Amino acid sequence: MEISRKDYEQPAEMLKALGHPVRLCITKGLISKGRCNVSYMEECLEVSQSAISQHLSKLRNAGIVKGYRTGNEVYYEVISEHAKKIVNSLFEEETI
Amino acid sequence: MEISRKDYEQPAEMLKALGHPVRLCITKGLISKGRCNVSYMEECLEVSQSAISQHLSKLRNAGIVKGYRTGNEVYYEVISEHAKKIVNSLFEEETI
DNA sequence: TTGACATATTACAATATTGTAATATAATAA
DNA sequence: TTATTATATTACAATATTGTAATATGTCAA
Repeated sequence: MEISRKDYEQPAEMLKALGHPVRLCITKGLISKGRCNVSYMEECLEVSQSAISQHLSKLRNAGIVKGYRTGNEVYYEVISEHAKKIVNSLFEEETI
Repeated sequence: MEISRKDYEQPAEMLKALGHPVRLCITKGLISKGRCNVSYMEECLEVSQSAISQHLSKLRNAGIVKGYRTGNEVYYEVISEHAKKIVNSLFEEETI
């Protein structure tokens, strides 16, 4: 099967979405903890509410995370297996 | 070992470098073929010489590729194991 | 030397991304 | 209802990325 130019656009978009320290941190955190609400991310990362929300929006658009509302909080989790693999491989412990 | 905010900057930079269709394509091509010179990439991707060269510069700065001059050609290859893992995991055949 | 080829760099305009501040929406409590 | 808390969206200025065109550098052959 030939890979065409367009086949690189989706994967590139995912990498681009992960390619920001705050979004990578959010994603890694969600992978470790399973799920997490927005206020927690705010405190944890010391980034403004609006900024966090906009980063989450990019992660959502790239198909990396999904949010579930519970009461007046929204819990996010990582839904992309590719993203999980990528992030895990970047932060794997170096087992000698 | 605590992971601090700064620990996300380097990995994020690598992902960002890979997060462009042309650079992802170059990187995947180099992984498949082992090595390749710039003119070949130009023809293959139908992207201008200058653009290819600037993309290669970003990949170099991110520590993803390295170039070796041979005569008047420069051959590139992927030197980052992380990048190899990431790209391979994105394009793995779905073995059912 | 000069010319041709391969690659890199620079300059710059167009576009995209980022963060902050302000505002909007949604759910709940009083 | 109104107030409060949690999250999302919008507007906008600052900055970064992109591609094209032009120029520079490096290597080889004549």
